[in-house]
Amino acid sequence: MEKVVTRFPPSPTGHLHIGGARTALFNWLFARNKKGKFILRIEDTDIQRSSEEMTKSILEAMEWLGLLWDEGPYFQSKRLDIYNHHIDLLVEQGKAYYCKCTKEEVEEMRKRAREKGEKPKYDGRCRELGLGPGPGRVVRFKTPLEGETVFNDLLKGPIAVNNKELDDFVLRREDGMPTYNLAVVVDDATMGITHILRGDDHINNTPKQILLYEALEYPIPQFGHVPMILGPDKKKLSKRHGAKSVLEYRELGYLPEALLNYLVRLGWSYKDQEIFTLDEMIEKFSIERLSNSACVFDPEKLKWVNSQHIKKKSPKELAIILKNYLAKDGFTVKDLGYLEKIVPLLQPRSTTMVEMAEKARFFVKKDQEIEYPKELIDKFLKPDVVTHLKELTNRFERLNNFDQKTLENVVGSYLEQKNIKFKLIAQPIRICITGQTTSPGLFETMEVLGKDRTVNRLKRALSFAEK
RNA sequence: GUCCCCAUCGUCUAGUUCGGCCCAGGACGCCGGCCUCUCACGUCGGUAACAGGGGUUCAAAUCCCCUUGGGGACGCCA
Repeated sequence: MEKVVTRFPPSPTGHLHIGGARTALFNWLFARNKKGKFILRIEDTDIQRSSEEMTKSILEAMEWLGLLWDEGPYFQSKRLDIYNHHIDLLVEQGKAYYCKCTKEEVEEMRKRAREKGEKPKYDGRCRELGLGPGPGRVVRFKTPLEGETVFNDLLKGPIAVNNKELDDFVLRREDGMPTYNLAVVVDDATMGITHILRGDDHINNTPKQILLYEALEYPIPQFGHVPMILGPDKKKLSKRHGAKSVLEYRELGYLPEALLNYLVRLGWSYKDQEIFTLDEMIEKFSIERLSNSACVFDPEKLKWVNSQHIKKKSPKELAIILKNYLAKDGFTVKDLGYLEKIVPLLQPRSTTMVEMAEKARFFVKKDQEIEYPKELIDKFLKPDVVTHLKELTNRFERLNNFDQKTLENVVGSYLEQKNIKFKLIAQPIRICITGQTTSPGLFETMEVLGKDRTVNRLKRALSFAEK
């Protein structure tokens, strides 16, 4: 069987956003699943709007996501000769022609067509004029006047479009640059793309492109049009909806595999499974299980998926990631081993890495940097409590083992001895060692902090209470 | 306006290929219980849908048609 070759062709006119990432993911997954090839191609024929900065941003996002390509990135702006060659060929063969109409004239045609209740189209007035090249002239494709163009969509089944619906679209612009439809076809054909998975807003382009494949006598690839992602108002997802770029999600503390997991489930399913590792996604992905209706992006579920992946990931890996997020907040931690001990306590409590970094602060702060708001001291460190905590601190100080079990025993026997409830001293201790009212379990927190920090912080907090 | 695509809980979806196992299952969210040193996690339970109308059939969420609704495309953007 023929080897599968897929591609992702972003245009560098903006950052890689959620929709694009999902399209890339589907193509990547399909290629990996079929042991095929995945190509990255930058569609920068619109020189006005394309920028190198966006190209860099897109590549960075792809790399961060782990959607690595086997070939490329190719740049359309570096392949102009190839496009021109194809366009000239079409003109020579009478399959395309030069058109002298101005943009204004074409606009007028469309306006009139619309007024007549027809589809706005170029009317083909230069079609048989036999014009040659010249300033201000474009090259248009001679779209068949009759018949229909049919293709079998991988998701939607047979789609037929009457050629009358199409007009003689532009292949080469006034400035000599090829248009999208020409460039994609030439690229996909010459790069040997076998399967094209893209948003279903491209369905209308497909017949035009098929006509070009036929005119150029290239084999036609398989097309699969995946439903679009909609905003909460069910309109096409856009910046207005707060549609964020992939890189923004990184800033917000999402794990790449979690983003990918959420995205793959948006329009694809595998029975009742919600959480997938990358390998599972590759193994289980199939075009047949893609859905064919548009879906709404749900940030709440993304959060949940992220929290699930945070729970799943090894503390060792998370420690490295956490270190970077802490650094962004100005906390430089050199001891990865310490972070690795902190992480397991924070995993069940963090939805994002940003959240984890926030919760990790009191662990990594120096003892003297812990702040104790007056209200907390007044509320929790009443004189009788202070007496208990002082005694407990003494007992802690004498310990050789500072593990959870030992601490539990020490505190347990103290409670029994004094006949008091744990509730009486739990929050006060927490305040002393963390400076806050919420934290992971007390004993595990103390163990991770270690004896020195725990005792120092207790003493320091108690000294504030006595003032 | 014209053409194209789509249609199961608020949202993501299973079920539709080969109609019966579905008075529709899972997940997010939300509500309540349990767990509990705080916050979470976890766990148990609840909430909520086959857009409407016609057919076909012994039997339809599943097949057909219509209506309605939603989305998309109509660029010398991609």
